[in-house]
Amino acid sequence: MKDAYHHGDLRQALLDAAVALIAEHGLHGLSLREAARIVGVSHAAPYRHFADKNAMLIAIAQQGFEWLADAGEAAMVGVDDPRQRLNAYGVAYVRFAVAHPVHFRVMFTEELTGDEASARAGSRSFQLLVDASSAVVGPGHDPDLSAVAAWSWPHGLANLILTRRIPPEAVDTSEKVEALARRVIAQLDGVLGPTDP
Amino acid sequence: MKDAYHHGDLRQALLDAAVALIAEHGLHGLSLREAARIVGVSHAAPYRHFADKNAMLIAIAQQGFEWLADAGEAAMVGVDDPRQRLNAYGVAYVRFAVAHPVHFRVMFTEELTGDEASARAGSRSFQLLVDASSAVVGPGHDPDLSAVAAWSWPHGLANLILTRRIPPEAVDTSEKVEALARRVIAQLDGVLGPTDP
DNA sequence: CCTCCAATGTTGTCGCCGCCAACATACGCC
DNA sequence: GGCGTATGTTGGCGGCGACAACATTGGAGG
Repeated sequence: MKDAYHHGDLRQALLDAAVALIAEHGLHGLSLREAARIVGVSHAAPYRHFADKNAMLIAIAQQGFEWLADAGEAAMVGVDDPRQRLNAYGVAYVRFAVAHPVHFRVMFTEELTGDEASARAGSRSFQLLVDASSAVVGPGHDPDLSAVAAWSWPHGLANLILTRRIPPEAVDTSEKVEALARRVIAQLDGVLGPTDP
Repeated sequence: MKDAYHHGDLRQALLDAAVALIAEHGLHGLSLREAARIVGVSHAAPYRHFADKNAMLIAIAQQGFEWLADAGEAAMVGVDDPRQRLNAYGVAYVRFAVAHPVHFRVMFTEELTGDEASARAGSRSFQLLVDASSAVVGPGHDPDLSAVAAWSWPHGLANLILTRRIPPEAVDTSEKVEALARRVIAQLDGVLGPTDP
């Protein structure tokens, strides 16, 4: 019996329970004790796997950053045109946020930005973005600046969706999300004008 | 003596203390009891002014949305070209977020989106955005879609700055923030291409 | 096969918090 | 000038994060 005393994979079970709790009650609705209760262990058991509540959130964020980088890579395979690659990354970014709203929110939670482990977790997905945007603007341009620009719109769109500033019924399937993201790209291309009138 | 028993403006004093606490310790670091302690009243006094902790956050968000709309309006006065007006709104949006990071974060906190009072508070600033973007794309286009596109990039940029994904020293003055926002606009205009290669 | 130890889980506790109820005080209207 | 209501206080309940001390287990080395 694996569940007699030792759980087997209590750490992951706690993470799953935590994600479910956040999905249902929001970030402040997460408590280590409740997660432990769901999993069926005592209220102090989580501390054998996480130093504190923040460490648990960081673990969720790390998982999320891995998935995000995976999704970004997958979205760009087979796409050759640099602009199309960058756009594909942006679309995948928004789709990831909608598919994993809890992870996305935790990844960009103020309280644990500045944490080194969390920052390192995001470096792979960030590098993907820098590479993709550099390929568009070409050498001679600040790669970080172009990356920031290419990051801003999907990050904003994702946050607007998750905070329900976009009507939920407009993004209730991944096809709708992708279509919305692509229309935003088209709008941004047309709406923003030259900086001189 | 105004401070003998009745405070005078305890509500606003509590809001100020709450903003200071969030600025220092993050959202989860806010407690009504600590805010009451700072102001010098008992731990239950806040409940005479706010039904619960969420109501206090909503009050902060409402204040923020008012300021944001004011800033957006102010940024557009005297600007005639529709594209320039829309860009000015976007720049003002980012500047507001940097100037009032706590308010901005609370305004878009997941836990209280869906709250009707909070949603209504944001309607004025949202309407400004819809009007400004509609004027750019002209009639015949979906005004909400163009607004979403115009909202995405400043919202994303603001969030990236506040979560320190942009190096803080790159945005430590309002001039730098404005310059960054305008360069992002220029990048978006140039980097995003036609959807067909 | 056995022993022992490090990893894992439990019980108990402390202080803080959100929230409520019961009580106290003070301001303003008649 | 008295009184009612708004405002503030004290006390208390249950839940939480975190730590300490103790209990159980499984596996590595003999």
